[in-house]
This record gives sequence, C-alpha cells and structure tokens, in this order.
Amino acid sequence: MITIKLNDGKTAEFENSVTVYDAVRTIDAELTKGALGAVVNGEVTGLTTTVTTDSTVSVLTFNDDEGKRILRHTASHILAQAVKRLYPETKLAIGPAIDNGFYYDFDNDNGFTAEDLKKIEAEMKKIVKENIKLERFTLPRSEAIKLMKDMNEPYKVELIEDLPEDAEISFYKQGDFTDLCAGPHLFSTAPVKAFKLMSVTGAYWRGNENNKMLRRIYGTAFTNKDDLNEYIQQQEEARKRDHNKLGRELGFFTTVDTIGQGLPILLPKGAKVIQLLQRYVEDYEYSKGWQMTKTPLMAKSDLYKVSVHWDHYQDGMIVMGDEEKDKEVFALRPMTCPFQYQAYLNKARSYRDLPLRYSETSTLFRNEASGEMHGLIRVRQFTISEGHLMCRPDQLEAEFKSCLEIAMHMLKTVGLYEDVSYRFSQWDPDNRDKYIGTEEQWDEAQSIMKKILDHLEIPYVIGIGEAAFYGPKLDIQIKNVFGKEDTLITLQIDQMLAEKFGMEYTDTDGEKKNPYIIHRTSIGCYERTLALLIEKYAGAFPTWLAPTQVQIIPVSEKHFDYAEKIHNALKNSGVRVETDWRNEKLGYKIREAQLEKVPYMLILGDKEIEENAVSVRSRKDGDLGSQSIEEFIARIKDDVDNKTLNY
RNA sequence: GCUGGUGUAGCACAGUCGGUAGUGCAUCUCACUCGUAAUGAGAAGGUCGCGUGUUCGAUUCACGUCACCAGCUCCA
Repeated sequence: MITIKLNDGKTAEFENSVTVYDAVRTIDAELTKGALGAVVNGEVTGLTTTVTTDSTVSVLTFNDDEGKRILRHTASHILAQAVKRLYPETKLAIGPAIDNGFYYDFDNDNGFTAEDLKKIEAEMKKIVKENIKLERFTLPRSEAIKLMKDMNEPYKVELIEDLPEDAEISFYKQGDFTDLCAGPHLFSTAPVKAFKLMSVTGAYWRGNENNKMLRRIYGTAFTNKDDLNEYIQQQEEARKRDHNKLGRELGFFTTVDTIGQGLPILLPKGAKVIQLLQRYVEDYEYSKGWQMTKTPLMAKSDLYKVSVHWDHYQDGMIVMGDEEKDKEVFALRPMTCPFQYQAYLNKARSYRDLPLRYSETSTLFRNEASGEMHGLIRVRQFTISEGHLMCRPDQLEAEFKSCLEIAMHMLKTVGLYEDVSYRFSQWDPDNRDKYIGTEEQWDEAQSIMKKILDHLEIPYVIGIGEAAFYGPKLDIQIKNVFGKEDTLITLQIDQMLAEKFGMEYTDTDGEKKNPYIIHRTSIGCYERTLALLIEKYAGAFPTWLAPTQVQIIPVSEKHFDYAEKIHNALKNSGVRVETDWRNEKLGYKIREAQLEKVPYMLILGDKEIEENAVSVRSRKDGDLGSQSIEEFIARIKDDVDNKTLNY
C-alpha cells in the first residue's frame, strides 16, 4: 500500500501504484477541475504520471506558472504536429514554453507565410478537437537515435547525442506525432481551448549565428477564449506605449534616412527631458564626491591597443582610416574607460588619493550590426552618465555599494525602480577568447562581487557569458513594451585594466599597487532611459520631467494681454510654459494640450482677469477651479522640488 | 549580419489587375471672439523611399539599394 497526501492535508491509500490523476480524483474530485499538471514531492509532472511510493501531491492549474507552461508546451507540440501534417518535409528543432506563450523552431526551406499560419491554426484546432491522448515513453540512447533517424529528424538526433550518457530519453506521442521531449505535458490535446499564432521569425539553430537559420513560429495559448482575447488586448494596449511610435508621434525624436541607422534626431521635447535628467545626475554625482572630466570623443588606435579594445572590441568600433595606408588611424570611442584612466595617470597617486571618482557625461559610438538598432533603445551614438572609480581593496565594497545606491536613487527618482531586475553577469570559462585575465583573477573578482551582492541582498539572477571582457558586472535590467529585456544600468568590477595601463598608487608600505576600478553608470544612457520613460508614462511625464509643464490657453484674443502677463510670471519663476496664441475655440485648444500630455493647462478669460487669478486644468484630474498665480506657482514648485511621480 | 514584413502629402491610411494619385487630421487664408477634449468655408501640399532594368508608358512588374518594424544573434 502507498499513501498519497494532497497539499491540503487529505490523504488516501492505494495499491502499489496509481496515476496522479486517479489519486487526486479519488481523494477530492473537485481538484481535478482545470488541472493541467501536478507537483509530486516537489517535482513538476504530468497528470498521467504513475506514483509508486508514498507521495505528497498538489495540482497545477492555469493559475500556476508551471501550469501555464505545461499547457503551452503541449500547445507547441500541437503546432509541430499541425506543421508536420501540412508540410511533412519540415524538420523539427525545439519547441519550449516561454513567458507569455510558446514557440517551435522548424527547418523549412520555403518558410511560412501569414496564409500558412492561418492554415496551421486551422489544423491545430482540428488536433485539439480530436482530443488526442499524449503518451510518454522512454528509450535507450541508441534506440532513441535510431527512432529519430528513421523519422528523418536530424536536429533531434543531434539533441540526443548531446545528452549525458546516463540521461533518460523520453518521448511524447500524440496520435500520428512523436517528439523527443522531457515534458511534462497535458494528458490530452483537448484543454488547449484558446490559442493564437502570433508571428513567424528567424532563429539560429542552438542560438548560434554560425548555424542555419530556422523558422520560428511564436504563439500563445490559454484555457479559454476570454483570457486569450484579454491577453491580445493587453498586448495592443502595451504597444500603444511603444516609445518608437509614441516618441515620434509626440515629437520627442525622429530619424532621417540620409543620416543613417541608429542615429536619431532628438527633437526639442526629447532634448529637454535629457537635459533635465543630465543636470540632475551631474549635480547629484557631484554631491556624492564625483569629479567631472571631459575627455576626447576619439583617439588614435594606440590607445585602444593598450586597453585591449583593439583586439576584443574592434568590430564594435567606428574606425577612421586604414592601418595599412594611413599614418594615423583614429577610432571614435566606444567607452570612456581608457580616456579617464589617462586622467588618473596625470600624476603619481598615493593611497590617500583613493578613492578617486571620475564621472563624465560621455557620448559614445558603437558600430552595432545593422539589424540591432531599435528606436532610442539601441543606437550607434549615445550619451551615458559614465564613471570610473579607482580604489584600494579595502574600499571596494563600500564604494561599490555607494555606486549602487546612486543608481537606485536615480531609478527611484525617475520612477523605474519597481520595473528593474538584477543580473550578475559572469564570464564563460568555456569561451576564454572573449576575456582577458586568468581563471584565478576571474574567480577572485566574481567572488568579491558575489560577496558584495549577497551582503547587500540584491536579488539577482546569474548570466553566464554576459560579463565584460575585463570583469564581472551587475546589470540592472528592464523590459520594454514588447517584453524584450535590455540593460539600463551597469556596475562592473575590473582588476585587469589598471595593470594594462600602468595605473598605480603608493600604498602605506611604500609599495606600488594597482587600484581596483569600478566602471559604473548612474542612470545608463540617456537615450535608452528616455525611451523607457516614454513607455513607462505613455508620454505623460511627471511635472518635474515634462518638456512643457504648463500650457496657457487664452479664451479669446481679447485675453492675450493677460495671458502674456501670466506667461512671463511663470517663465520668470522657472516654469516651462507655452501659450497657445492661436485663434481657436477653447475646447479645441484644451484637446490639443491634453493630447500633448502637458501636466497643467491654465484657462484665462474675463473671469480670471476680473479675479486676478488663473483657472487650472490638470491633465489627470480635469478642471481644478481657479486660484492665484502665486498658489499655482507654489504647486508646480512643490512637484518639481519633490520630484513627484504623479502622472 | 541573418529571417520575415513594411515604405503613397507633416501624420494615419485608401488606390492604380501598368496609362504619373485620393480621404481624414495637421498646415495656410478668411469668417466666427468663443468657458474646460475637435466652429465653418476655401486654398496649398506628393518625381508613390532611392536606383537600374523590362515596357510605347512604371507609383504598380523584376532586380538592387536605403530606411523603418518584429524576431534571432549581439549589446548600454
């Protein structure tokens, strides 16, 4: 006899073995409703798994992340089955569940058109309706390979060959379709009630650009149509915030064919927001003991050879000239490090000089691959709040912490603090060519950073192979409206470049030593930050960051004199004010200002002139009634001084 | 760089199965002098992304190229 215990405490006994589903149904049939999978003794499994020992079982539904994954993983198999039915020559690669859905990679020389997707969806509907049972079976390695060879699935053969010798090789079979898969899966295709194929794109086999590019079909799946429709609607709503659309519509930036890719024009509104951020960051950094440098935007190749960028980063640099032909070859700088190091080298340093904190609002140039550019998020020229901090080993933790605190402060101030995640980016020991330094140096730098991060209780994930070539990083990550993650802020520990540059300090014992260097940014690059702020606020910036804070709307031409008086009063108080001098109806001008997302409108007519007041309309709350100009100015100043994030 | 898609007036989009193009908003002019999300009338605005080819004729077809979009790879 075995005892099965549900997580709510109810138990039952069974002979020798029982499937998870039967056990749950026997103990509490209600729980089988909406069940997609289960957790048995802490392990996620399918409902048809057989249990042979005393076990604790809980049921997974669509409300559980793992439940969603099971449904969507099966949906990806249904997709593959439909594709094989319609296009039998197609080869299968991989098809996992992902955050908001699933995908499957296919090798199909003809690709898939939008029409094909419709056909595939129709076939998938049939498969769901057929209510096909999924059966799991395992095979010894050689038989598994033989099966996949017989089925003419070379990618699957390759996958099996790469599995460890002792791995259990499992397959899932659903009717006329069998796939190599670790599972778990649904017991049948029927619960995949609502799904949609979203797009077809290219993806390299095994994520390696030297491999063949496969066709990836993305889709999503839910247990009912309402949830699917809600999700699609949410996606559409999110896309309305897309900075690349909204930022252009609202006049923050534009691009011009003849200038080139990744080289956006920041229009007055975008430039204003960046100026406000930049001033704030520079002043704040200064208050925290950082000194500003201004270093050249380009240098001879000699500098980059010292910094090893010439060997490790040349593809990413804009190089002017040809070393074969030209006496001097220049390159635009892709980062500020080697330039600020020259400031350090300007004189002999003592342990008393450290920590030395150099900041710079630094314009950088990177020759990104042509397909990488994206609005303001990924560009070829950008300006970053860059900084390098040279310190002694005993200062490293406190200084790293203070750099992190500045970054956190900035995230809170602009309102992105809740939206970020942390990645501890480490080197990849299996890919030595990408990095300089020894294994011991990497172990040391990474263990120092780990200690600091653990000590500060930073909830990070580890990114293998994401480190800079000279050291590990703490990357502060953020997702855009499409769910794509980018690095917003980075803090790096570098114990290699100081030696390359001959940067030293004389320690208390009279010995010359290399300082540790922290590479860091406090708000990341301004273009990217602007993009994410546009998406965060849907263009409706908090008052302290709004390009225009107040729009004055005279009721008619009769009120222009008074409008001018108020305009000047606001302007003299440092408020960013515009007046709509056009001869238009009041309602029209309000609508325009509202669509421009100006935080405050002031309506000025006979009534206000008589009362010597202003009527305030808030973008968010509508008509706020009238008040004196002094009161209104105080209100704006309060928003600005407190960096209120009300929007 | 790769896969797929897109490119028609400032913006959003029609359209031409090959005979040089429209609608709405915006712009300009005139009238209205207006009270919290669009007043009315008129005018102007486009070598249909760029180049080459096919053709009597190309915005439409083909090829190339540039830019934009999504994804992959890469990265702040």
